[in-house]
Amino acid sequence: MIMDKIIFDSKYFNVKDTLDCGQIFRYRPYKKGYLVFSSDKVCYAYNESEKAVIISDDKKYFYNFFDLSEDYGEIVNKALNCDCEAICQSSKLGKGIRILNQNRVETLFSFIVSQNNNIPRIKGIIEKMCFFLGEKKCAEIEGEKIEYFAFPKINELAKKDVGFFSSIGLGYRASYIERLAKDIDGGKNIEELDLLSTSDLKNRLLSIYGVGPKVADCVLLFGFHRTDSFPVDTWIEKVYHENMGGTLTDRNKIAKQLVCKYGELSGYFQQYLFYYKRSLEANE
DNA sequence: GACCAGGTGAATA
DNA sequence: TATTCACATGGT
Repeated sequence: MIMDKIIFDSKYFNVKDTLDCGQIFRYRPYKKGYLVFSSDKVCYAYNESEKAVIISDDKKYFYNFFDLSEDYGEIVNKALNCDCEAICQSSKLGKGIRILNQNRVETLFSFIVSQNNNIPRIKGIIEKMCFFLGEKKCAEIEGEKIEYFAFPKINELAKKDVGFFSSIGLGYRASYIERLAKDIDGGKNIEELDLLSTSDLKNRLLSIYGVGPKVADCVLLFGFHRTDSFPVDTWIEKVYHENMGGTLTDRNKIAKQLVCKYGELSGYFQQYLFYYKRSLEANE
């Protein structure tokens, strides 16, 4: 196994902030940074002296995963010059955040798990799914052996019933997961949805049992990289009312209003705001 | 013990 | 169409 290293300027790439802003649930602290798991792959990522470093055996995959071809300096600039003070402030704090390009099927399962749930618990549940149903893998990073579990293949998920999913803590979401695993036929039909426009794609996602507007928006943004999506959860609702002077109460309408205003920048601004509001609360 | 967490489906008016 | 409620679980 050949390990490759990506070295990237850290001005607009902070590994910790990118991982901690709630778009991904499979990562853990390791040495100078983090081990990050996606699909059946792993990388070791950290920041050190003005650089971000990513070590993996699939350079191409993680180059795309961390969205390294995108110019985040330009995006942050647009946030700094935007009419909304909260977006401006939050982009200063979160300028190192990047929107990941994650595996679509994994993102779909993960965000169904996420509904009405908190991040530590979401992480735990997904970890159990991988531990019980995922393939055991091994990698060697800087001479050290790393053992981990891949995200389960759909046919492995499809073998399990609602009782199993309940037993790993999914609660009432167990039946959503059971049905999705049995319905999507290996997951290929999910990948193919990328051909659709954002609005058609959203409607297809909404037709899945257990997927509502918020989960659909997260899958659009984190799985399909549709940055003209603005997921509105409890945190965004809070920041919208408390820091942006928003007056709407219906989450769907809030999302529509913000996408209408910020277009292709919506997803980035949403991540800055989510991270900002959560860190404000943590420091109070 | 109430309230909350990256909400959704179903019933009701 | 818009509101309201139940839903599992674990943390504060």
